[in-house]
Amino acid sequence: MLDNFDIKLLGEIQQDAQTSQSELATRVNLSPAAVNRRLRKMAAEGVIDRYTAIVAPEKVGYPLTVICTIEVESEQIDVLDVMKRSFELCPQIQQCYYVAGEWDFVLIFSVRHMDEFNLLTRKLFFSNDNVKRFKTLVSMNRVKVGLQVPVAASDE
Amino acid sequence: MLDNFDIKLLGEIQQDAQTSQSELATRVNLSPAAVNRRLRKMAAEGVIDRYTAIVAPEKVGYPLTVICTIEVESEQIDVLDVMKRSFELCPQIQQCYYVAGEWDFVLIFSVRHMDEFNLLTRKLFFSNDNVKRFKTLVSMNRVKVGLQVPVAASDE
DNA sequence: TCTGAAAATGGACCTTT
DNA sequence: AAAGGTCCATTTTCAGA
Repeated sequence: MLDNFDIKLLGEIQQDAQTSQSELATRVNLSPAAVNRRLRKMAAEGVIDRYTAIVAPEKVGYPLTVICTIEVESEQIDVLDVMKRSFELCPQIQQCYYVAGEWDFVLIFSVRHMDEFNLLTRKLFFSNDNVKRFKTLVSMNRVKVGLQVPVAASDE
Repeated sequence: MLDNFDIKLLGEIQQDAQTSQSELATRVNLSPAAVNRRLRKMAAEGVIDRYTAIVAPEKVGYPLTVICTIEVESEQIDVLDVMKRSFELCPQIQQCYYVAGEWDFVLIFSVRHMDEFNLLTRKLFFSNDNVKRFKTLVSMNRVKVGLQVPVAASDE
């Protein structure tokens, strides 16, 4: 189980994964070795999924973020699995959620321009019989972006 | 400007930010010092926004991902800015996009349970006159999650 | 590109609860 | 046992020649 030390560590490394273990140690009041052990353990257990660099899309030629909602025809497991796979494999799809509500999927795309998005639309949606309808929202402003889980120490 | 070496480096560190610079060097065919310089430069320029650890929400008591779309009453700049600010400050909101299309905002929440979400809903939406309507989609499956920009070397 | 100093990581080992 | 601390070897980073 996770204690407050772990929770604090997770908070820190979600904000900045480059903080050194000795710096983390002073911040959470542990020895560097203990920090090392805890990080290592959480990584092994999958609590820490992975470490990553967040790239500014507009600085590398991908200024467009597009969000799609999709409704499917059939919710048969094997048909859905094929769809999910095709979304997973598409590098321009950053995120894919299978949801309950008015829609079945929510997708977030990172693309160079609208033409690229339209092309993907053709490949992924129009040529797929199981897509009943979809809607497109174009992001004008990425107000907040991240995957931070709001873990917080229970006391302090 | 970014050349193919930079592009490859970005690809690598988006996948695993812990890859050592010497390992990166062999992968992209550069000296470790050159890799160091390039990473440092891209971080300074903001091409690399930051380094982060991705935490598995379900392993730390945040198993619920909820997606909301919002339509506002007024799109007056100052009113919008206040809304954006309130979303930015809410730790359970991982992502917020200001969009064009049928809706004005798309929000992605990471919460402990539905009660927590309902509470936020009251605070953020019901007590805000500028929220005309909103819709909720509950994620049953986070099929793909990340913020990877699909940078790819132009040849090879 | 190479070399080397400073820093960070992570294991060994002992101590505490 | 389980977890913390100290010490030390190895690896990594990163600046200067």
